Amino acid sequence: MRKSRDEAAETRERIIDSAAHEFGQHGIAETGLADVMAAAGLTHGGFYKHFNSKGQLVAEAIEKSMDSQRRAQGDAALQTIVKRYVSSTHRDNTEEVCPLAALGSELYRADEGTRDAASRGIVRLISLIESRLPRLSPKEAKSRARAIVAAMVGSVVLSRVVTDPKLSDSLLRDTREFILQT
Amino acid sequence: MRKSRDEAAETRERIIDSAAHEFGQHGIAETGLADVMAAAGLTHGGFYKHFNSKGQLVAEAIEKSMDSQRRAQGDAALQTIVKRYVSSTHRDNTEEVCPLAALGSELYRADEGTRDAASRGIVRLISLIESRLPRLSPKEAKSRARAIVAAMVGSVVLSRVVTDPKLSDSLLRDTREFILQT
DNA sequence: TGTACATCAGTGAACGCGCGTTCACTGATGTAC
DNA sequence: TGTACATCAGTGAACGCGCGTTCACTGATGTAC
Repeated sequence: MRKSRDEAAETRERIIDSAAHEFGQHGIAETGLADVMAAAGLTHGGFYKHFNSKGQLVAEAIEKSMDSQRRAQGDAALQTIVKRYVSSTHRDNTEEVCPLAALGSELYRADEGTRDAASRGIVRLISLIESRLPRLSPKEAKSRARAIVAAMVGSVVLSRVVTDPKLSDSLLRDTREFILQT
Repeated sequence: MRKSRDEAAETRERIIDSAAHEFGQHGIAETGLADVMAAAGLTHGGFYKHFNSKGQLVAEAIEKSMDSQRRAQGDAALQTIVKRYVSSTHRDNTEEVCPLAALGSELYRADEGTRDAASRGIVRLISLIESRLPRLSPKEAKSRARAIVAAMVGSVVLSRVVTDPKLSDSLLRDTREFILQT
């Protein structure tokens, strides 16, 4: 039954990816370790061969999915990033979710490791936006970037809560316009 | 043991208020019915004399706390509303919480009654902001109001996630400035 | 107004159930010689 | 390179525990006459 070191390392990453996906789709509290392990093609018993606790997995899943989301932006312009994030495509995407929009209110009640991981992701996201605001002074760009990230996340959260599809679309469209106003 | 009709009605409201408070502070999934009933000064067994399920209580608690929050704004100006909502005082307040900022990501996974209650609250919040933008055309005011609400909610969510207090304050300050820019 | 009975708000024990975590076990992999 | 032994990734059953929900019971309130 034992797997090679390489296989075990791959399994570990697969568990983290499955966790990021399951947490993003169903929430952290609502997702059991058995769900995560099953999504990774394993049984739940082996979980503690890779992690010390559910909390550790949560922190690593947040860290990894925020990082891969940032890398996916590549060297896109501000407009591209905003249009990609504040969009019905992102809202309806259940595959790759942004932990901030999907788990925001669960994150700030999570343990310190998880909040730290989320914090680092937020800082990097702000830096990403900041670097796309060359017309503003460094200080203004940083301030504006923080406000833009807040608006981005808030619009996706609300667009998912709202039951009226037209209002949901409007929330995204109007936020895009507000952020990208000249 | 039986209570009068008036007392029972008061008890029901007390349960809803306790629920709004407990859910806002600890999350919906993390709060048990026994916690809510204890906060209302009761034992958990009597819960189903007032509600059919936890889901029904959640919906009513969201409805009520969003409504009381809106009423608390009175006829305040936009600047007052924004400064009040996007503030460290609101962020740190554990007594009266805005369900959108406290539970956002849990709400859109909740049952239909809860999402409807949250939706109605969002619509009313947008209308409230819209009516404070008299300089814009009705259409522009509605669009701007949606973007402002998204930014308000997002900034409070992120300010709570972040572990760096200075960044947390900056997120709020910069969002206030962005919203209230002339 | 008084009386007899029905109602029902609230109590506290109990129910399944799913959760995070632990554990004995298996057998392929890694290591020492 | 071959062999003997130790390691450990993964399995599946089991553990307490807390959850939402149910239920028999109590006794004050409401109702009918």
